[in-house]
Amino acid sequence: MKQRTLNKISPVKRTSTKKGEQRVRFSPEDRKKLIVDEATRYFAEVGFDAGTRPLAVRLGITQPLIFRYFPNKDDLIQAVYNEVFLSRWRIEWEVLLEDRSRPLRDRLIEFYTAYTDVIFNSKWMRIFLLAGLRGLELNKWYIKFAEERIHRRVCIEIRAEKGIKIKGPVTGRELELYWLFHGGIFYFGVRRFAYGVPVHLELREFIEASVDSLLNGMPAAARRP
Amino acid sequence: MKQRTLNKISPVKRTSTKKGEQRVRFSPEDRKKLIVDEATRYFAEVGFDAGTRPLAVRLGITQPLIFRYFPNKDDLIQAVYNEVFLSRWRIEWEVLLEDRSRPLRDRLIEFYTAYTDVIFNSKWMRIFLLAGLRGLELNKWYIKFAEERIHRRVCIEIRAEKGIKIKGPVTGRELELYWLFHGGIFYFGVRRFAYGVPVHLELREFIEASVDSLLNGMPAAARRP
DNA sequence: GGGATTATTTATCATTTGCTAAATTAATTT
DNA sequence: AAATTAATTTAGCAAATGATAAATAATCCC
Repeated sequence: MKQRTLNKISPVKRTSTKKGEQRVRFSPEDRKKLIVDEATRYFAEVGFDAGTRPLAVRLGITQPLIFRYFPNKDDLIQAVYNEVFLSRWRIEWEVLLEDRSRPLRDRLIEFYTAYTDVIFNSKWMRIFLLAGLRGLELNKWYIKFAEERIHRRVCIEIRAEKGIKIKGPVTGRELELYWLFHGGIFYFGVRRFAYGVPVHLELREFIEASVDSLLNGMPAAARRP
Repeated sequence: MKQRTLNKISPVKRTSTKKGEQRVRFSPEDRKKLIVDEATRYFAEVGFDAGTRPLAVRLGITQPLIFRYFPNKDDLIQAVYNEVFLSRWRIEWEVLLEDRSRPLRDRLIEFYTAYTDVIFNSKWMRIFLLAGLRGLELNKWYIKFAEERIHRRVCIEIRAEKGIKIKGPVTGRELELYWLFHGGIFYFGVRRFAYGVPVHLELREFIEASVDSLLNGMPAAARRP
């Protein structure tokens, strides 16, 4: 693969080539990447129903060029999903969460620091919420993914560290109590980055306090029938 | 105000009046209400960018009639917001939350049972999320409203019941720890009613377990610097 | 019952939408 | 330097959009 670097940055923002200006041409891979990147920002800001013409203006190209690289708008949106969601999950995180040589508190703080570093930005947050409202399977998939990779894992770690003697698979009660915590963390990001509402703690402080609250509160609540 | 009851239910769903069918006429108030009600359901399902023509079909009327009652589409959307958000808050809830003759646990369970009864349905949830993504001030307003009416109030009640000796106004740390809980409850509704993902507990059980988790976990976590 | 009122429809317009085909021109090859 | 390739633009279409004006017909009132 040639993978030419994006050295030729479009020198002038323009809709149409004006006389005397030299038109810049990119390789298909580069151009495709430029389009997806800008589309991600653009759709995150104004929603997927926004037109392709303003997007072309932001790219400094004409609108039909977009359809040269994406046969239709839905394909472009799909490319945006891939860009935002896929290949952001780190398998090391699963190892980290199960590393019993360290206190669970430390592990959780480190994990959520890294995890929120990926998803706590307006681009990710808004694309996620927009996708969910489009009735996409993607969000269902993502929620189930989190449940398998994070929630069940941590629930077992909590049992281990707190010496809870429930046997068998993780209960619905445990899962939902962990969701209460995880959803609470997530909603912090929604308020801050999707809605732009001021919050009252720095992220780091918030994560630490939340983890403490979880580890103090959940075990007893999980034990009851 | 005449407030005629909506006794004449449109007998036939149709786009245009067919020969031999008797056209049904409503009073302006009734028709307006019919339109807002259906628009709420419709927009909740497909988003605010959906066209007015399919809405008219669902109403069994022609599209221009919508614009007889709402000068433009934005006004219709505004009417939907009013229908969904305004006048759903019960002042009794604020009294309930402060009634120290009852255990805080009972009060919180009763409050969240009543509160979620209002907001845990796909109509409310999806309109709320859609509105937020449109950059509306409404969501910021709503979040601040919840903070004033619910969070600060409960934080003080927790201090009282748990004998926490922090003086002065509610701290950012306390507020955010309560947000962790409240946001977690809220996200339960998002998963269930906005995304339609299966959850692992009945609502009642979930609320009870969550309140227990909050009351066990938050006080200690709130005390640290 | 007949005329006045007005809820509703018919017909239509100006934009905007996603998308296509053909013309252009920058880059690559010979 | 000429010929070829292909990235990009120009021009435009068909459908859908929000909105308006005039025609129709159901209801109200005397």
